[in-house]
Amino acid sequence: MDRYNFKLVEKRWQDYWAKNKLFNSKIDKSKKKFYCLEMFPYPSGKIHMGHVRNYAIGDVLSRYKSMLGYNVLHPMGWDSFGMPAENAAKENNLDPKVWTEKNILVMKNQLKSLGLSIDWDREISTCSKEYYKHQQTFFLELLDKGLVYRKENYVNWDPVDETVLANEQVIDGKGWRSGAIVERKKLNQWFFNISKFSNELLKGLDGLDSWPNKVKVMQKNWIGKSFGCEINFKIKGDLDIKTVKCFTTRPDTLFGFSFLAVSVDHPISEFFKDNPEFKKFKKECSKTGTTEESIAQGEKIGFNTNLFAVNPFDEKQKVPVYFANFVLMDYGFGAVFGCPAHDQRDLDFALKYNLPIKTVVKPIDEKDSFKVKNEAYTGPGEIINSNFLNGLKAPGESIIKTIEILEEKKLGKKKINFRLKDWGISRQRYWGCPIPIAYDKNGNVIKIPKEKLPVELPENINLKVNGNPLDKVDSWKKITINGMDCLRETDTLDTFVDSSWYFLRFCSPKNTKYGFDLDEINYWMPVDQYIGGVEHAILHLLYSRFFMRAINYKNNKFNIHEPFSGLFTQGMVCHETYKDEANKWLAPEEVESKDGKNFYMKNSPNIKVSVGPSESMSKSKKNTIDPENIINSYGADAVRLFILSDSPPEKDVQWSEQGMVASFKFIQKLWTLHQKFKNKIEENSDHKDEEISIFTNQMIEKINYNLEKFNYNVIIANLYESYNFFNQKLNSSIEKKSLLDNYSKFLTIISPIIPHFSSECLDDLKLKSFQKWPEVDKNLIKKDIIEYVIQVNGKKRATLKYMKDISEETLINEIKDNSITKKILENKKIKKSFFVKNRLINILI
RNA sequence: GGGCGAAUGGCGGAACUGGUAGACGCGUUGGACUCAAAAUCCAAUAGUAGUAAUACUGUGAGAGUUCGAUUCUCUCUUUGCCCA
Repeated sequence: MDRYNFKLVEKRWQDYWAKNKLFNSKIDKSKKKFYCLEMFPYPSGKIHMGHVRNYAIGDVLSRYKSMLGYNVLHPMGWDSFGMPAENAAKENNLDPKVWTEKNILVMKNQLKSLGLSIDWDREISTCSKEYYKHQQTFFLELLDKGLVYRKENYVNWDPVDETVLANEQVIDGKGWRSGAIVERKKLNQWFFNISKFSNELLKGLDGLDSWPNKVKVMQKNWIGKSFGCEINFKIKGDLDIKTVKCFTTRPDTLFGFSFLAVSVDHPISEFFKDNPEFKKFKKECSKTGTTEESIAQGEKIGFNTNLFAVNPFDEKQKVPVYFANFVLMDYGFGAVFGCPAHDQRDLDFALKYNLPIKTVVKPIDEKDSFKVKNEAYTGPGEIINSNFLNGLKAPGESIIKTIEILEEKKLGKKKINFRLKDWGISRQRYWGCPIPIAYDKNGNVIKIPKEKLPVELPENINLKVNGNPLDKVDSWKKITINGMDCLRETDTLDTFVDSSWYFLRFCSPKNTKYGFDLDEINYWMPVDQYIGGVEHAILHLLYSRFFMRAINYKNNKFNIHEPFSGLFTQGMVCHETYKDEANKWLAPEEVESKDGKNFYMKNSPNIKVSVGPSESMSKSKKNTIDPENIINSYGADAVRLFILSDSPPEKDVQWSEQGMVASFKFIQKLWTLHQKFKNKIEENSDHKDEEISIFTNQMIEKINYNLEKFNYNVIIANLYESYNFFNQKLNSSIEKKSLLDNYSKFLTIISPIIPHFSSECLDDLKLKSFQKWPEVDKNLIKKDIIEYVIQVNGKKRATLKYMKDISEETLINEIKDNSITKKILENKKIKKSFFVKNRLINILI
């Protein structure tokens, strides 16, 4: 018997699918649509195991839905603008475009070798002018609608990459890519007014029932709606400042007021701009990053203005006003009132500058003499030492009451505040979408006329310059608009803009007139199932949700608000890490082990290797496995099978060579089983064996359930079970038709996971592949005989087979009668019994 | 510090709305085939006691609700992720 030759088989079917355009999709209003989308890859060079897992999950779903009769859209493209291309191009002296296109070609072939059911005719690439042309149109539309604006702003500046980073790209005060310590720098930047949609983006989360709760919580926290009030503090001092406005969520602690802190960029800083001491202080502040995290961790420093703020509840109380590094201009009004007893940050500051600490909230079970010392009390409790606020329950009642009083006295008013800041989209980089803007001699913003779009990137330019390469290309920068000499904007758009609407583009990728075709959108959108890594839980997903609303803002092009109605976040692929004696990382190929415990270097077996914990595959730790090698050695089906088999898709999976081999062997076993089936089908037998039909139908029902729940690892266990069953069953004789019937159903339900193998076997039986998903014959899975669980005092004592639907009384009599269970109830009085129909009985004696 | 989740054999992991804990795979052990090995096939595999039937213990720890808890509630421990 021949061994299964995956190389031949997989190639044959991939060619067949491509030639017959089996996965191409077009609008068919007679069918329900299903838009399945996996996050598109960055063309970094080759695919990695994370891609394999991501796309295997999506492919199983797409193939399953399509066999259920849905009109499936399953496209793929490339997130092809970004820094790696620019960096690689710099190093190797080539054009980022050349580098990117080469990578796309390689990766496309790798993806094809996985046998994915993708409509490649819809392929898009964000760095192509056919794509970014429309993005520039959107930019100008958003500008017209007032959703894009320009302002001078502090940015997180990465001194190594020489670029601006979004807050979320700053991790532990360092650039997410370069690892350099981030500085603050003031630059003119373009912004998307995402904060305008704060409330809508927050409310929209409620409707996303098929999103993981975890992601919704993260977005909710990110948007950060807080309820509080704004207060106008009267200012006393030598300078011409009457009031300072500030936002607070805890007005109820106003009697604990001990200082007022303002940002160094607050309008009152104008009075200090020539003060050398203040300049020095401001410079010191710029060393602290702009993230909330770096502010919370960093040392709190202040600069005394010699001004005083008046407590609105106690005109006699005057407290010092400080500039402080922990107050940012773009949150609230760039001013906070300090209540050291009930805010750790304020307490740190007060302790440092010897400011009074007055406790105004006590825990419920504490005495009125409760005093805060080195740790701020931020928990719930009761207001004390606060005149007319005393006794109120904090924080709920006390905050509402305080705001009422402040409003009554016209000292402040209720306010909702959001943490979400506007999205800075300017990047000082070459390899990105050019911003379709120019400036006239006076620096006025001039839009590039729509007929002049796209603004194309100049090619073959010198990238080895400091700062933004585009800024140095005079021939490109200079432009005449309506007879006026202008200079182009040389910043490019954040690549998150590219990925904020690509799912729309997939619906009509070839449309030249506009970014999308409305009919296509109305049919295909929203994405029914979006699949990708949880690392995009906030940024990409929030930006995409914003972009849908922004495009639709004011003109209501479509009725869809949310781009992704379903979201699935898959776990990472992990592998053990290895180090040699010099503590240098080793790749798995450089290491071997005979017993699975002790590891040695392959080319020098005397050197012991230390094994580290399993971590997500990364080049820096060298613990990667190259999918291409694996596909070549074991085949695409085996890889798909393994990557889905060992763990639930939402959890991390541990790469295991043994597991990979087991999956490979399983396909070989299935091939042997197939030969057995074939021979059996040739035999003439009249023996009707219902068991095989019952089993198959029960299995289909289980698999249906597990498919809907993304329990793909359990499905594979079900398939192994089926194999075991069939393998046993084939030793006895079975009637031909029933055998063929059940076996072809089995081949059909394995096809989403191992499509090449399934197609080959079906074809071998002269059957068509990708038939309809088999329906469950309910009559067959009805059980007439039930295995009843017999419990005594809550403990299982036996299982007995009896007819379905028998009564409790009958069952008890049967137990008394049965030779096995007889002794249990002999000479015993039954106190009580609990009976679960067709399942179990618990007898108390 | 706050929020959300997780903890089940040697390992990865199953277990429907509370109802037979450990499906399935890996590993291990034994056996068959073979001159031998690989491959393949068969069997066993939570722990303890026992030749065995069987009994007892057992889902991170402790309590609670219940006829019955891996599943629900509370406290704790460890751990992961996100935010600060």
